[in-house]
Amino acid sequence: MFKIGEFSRFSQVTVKTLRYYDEIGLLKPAEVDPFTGYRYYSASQFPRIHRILALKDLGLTLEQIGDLLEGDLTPDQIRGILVLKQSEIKQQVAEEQARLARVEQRLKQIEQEEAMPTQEVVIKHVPAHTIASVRDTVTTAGIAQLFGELFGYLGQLGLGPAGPPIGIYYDEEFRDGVIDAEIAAPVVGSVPEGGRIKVRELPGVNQAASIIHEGAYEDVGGTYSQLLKWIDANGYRIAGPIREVYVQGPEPGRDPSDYVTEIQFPVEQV
Amino acid sequence: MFKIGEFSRFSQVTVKTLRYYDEIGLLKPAEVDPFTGYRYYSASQFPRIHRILALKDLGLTLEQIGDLLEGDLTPDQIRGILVLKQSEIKQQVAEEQARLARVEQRLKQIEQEEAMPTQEVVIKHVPAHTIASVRDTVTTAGIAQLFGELFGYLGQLGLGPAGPPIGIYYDEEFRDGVIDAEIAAPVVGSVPEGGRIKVRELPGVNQAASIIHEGAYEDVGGTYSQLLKWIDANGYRIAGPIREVYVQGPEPGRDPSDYVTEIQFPVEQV
DNA sequence: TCTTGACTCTCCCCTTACTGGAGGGTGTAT
DNA sequence: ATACACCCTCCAGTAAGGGGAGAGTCAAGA
Repeated sequence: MFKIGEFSRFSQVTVKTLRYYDEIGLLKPAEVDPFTGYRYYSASQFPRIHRILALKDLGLTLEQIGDLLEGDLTPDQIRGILVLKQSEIKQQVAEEQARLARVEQRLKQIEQEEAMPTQEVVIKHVPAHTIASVRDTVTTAGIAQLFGELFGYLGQLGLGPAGPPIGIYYDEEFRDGVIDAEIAAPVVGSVPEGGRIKVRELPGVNQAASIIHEGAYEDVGGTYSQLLKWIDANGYRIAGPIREVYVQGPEPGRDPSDYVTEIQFPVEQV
Repeated sequence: MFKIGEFSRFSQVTVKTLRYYDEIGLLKPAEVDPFTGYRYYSASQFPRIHRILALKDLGLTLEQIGDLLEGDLTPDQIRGILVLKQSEIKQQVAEEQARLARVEQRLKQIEQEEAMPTQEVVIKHVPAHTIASVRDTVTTAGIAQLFGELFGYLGQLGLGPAGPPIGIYYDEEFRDGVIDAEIAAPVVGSVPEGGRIKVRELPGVNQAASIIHEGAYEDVGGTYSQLLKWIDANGYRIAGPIREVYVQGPEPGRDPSDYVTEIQFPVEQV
């Protein structure tokens, strides 16, 4: 019989941990003195703590280890746990490697620019929305008119938007002057269509590389190029029309430097 | 101004998380209604939550993100954090890959044997000990005599061992019949040497592949081969003399099937 | 004006696998 | 008798929130 300290030394497990394993029922001491509460372990418990360590090394949780050691599991269930764990680890590795790439890219960026950029790229999931929208091929100035058309229509119906307006830009290449643009507003419930205004489900995007642009639209170029550089450096590829979310757009009395726009590029891994 | 739900939808961060960030001071709402406690966020806080997400993606802790966003850090400190994080991730990846190899090896083993083996291999660190020991080249039967010699000597001095006895086996190849063996007992304090009994520091082992053998010594072969297979399959190489720790060894009235022996192979990564 | 339903608030407990510490009891050697 | 190492239980805390209870608030329709 070993006192907890000895058993701890031989098994290379801290006393605290042994007490914890006792508490959760993973490894109960062979004997407990009913008067002093002292725990006494037997040498025959040595293999068990050893197995616990080995299974922990595989990344199993203590609960899984407990089940496994109790023999409650068929070999097929054990295989199942391990296969699951295997895919978990693979995913983990892939994730960490992507993270590593991002960190390295960031370091390179710092070296080049001697500072942290103020805007950051995030991969996010964009959920689907019901939108009312108008689409046309217009000049840059025409965009404002599309806005007017859309909000005029919604205003007539007495509807406010259920979220910030969204611009969707379908051009693969920028042609001089004209843009294939769709201006949309999220709506709730059933809204009638009318004239050039269509109502439809805007599909979600699984992976969108997203960056925030602060300030007037004229300065959007730098933000775009930052996003494009990031997409390139992190091994993504553009996979759909670009969206802009006008979180805070033009309104009477608002300074353009206060505008907030989110730029979203649907992407996929190369 | 957005209520927390709207801000949550636009930023893709749960309400719970936003409240938590408020609590820890990472992102305080632009305004809080003093009567109702309602949080109101402004569009200009959008970039900040976006940056938080981006930095979280790099694996930074919320505390580091907070420091970073407060501008409390010089560019050099930021670089430091990132470099540190980089090496952390690299280590992580390496660890996970080793774990993956272990899981895969385990799966292969299950496929071959249709069952979980009852003994498991663990890589552990073995700390240094002060030992009294006797070393000689003997036959298998001579081992018992070395035990007798060592414990006879310690008994004379009125000393009990400070832990289970250890056997150290120096042969690289097994030669027929004779073994270069050292039998040792951990001791505390200063113990005099005498006759063939030496007292010295047994160095620790950084990485020892360890397995538990239960039962009589005659059956130790299978356990040895399991350990050797594991070492091979997991990309290690033997790097020193083998040790056996007699956690529970022969004693009057004890059945050999109750013996517990830990076998330790010092190893290094290939 | 009232009601309904959606939204928000705070507060508390839960998660994993432990670690640290306070306060108090036990065992053994001198 | 006393020192000292060892052991006990209980409480609090970790990172980053999630779940839910119970109560208050907001906006729209009747």
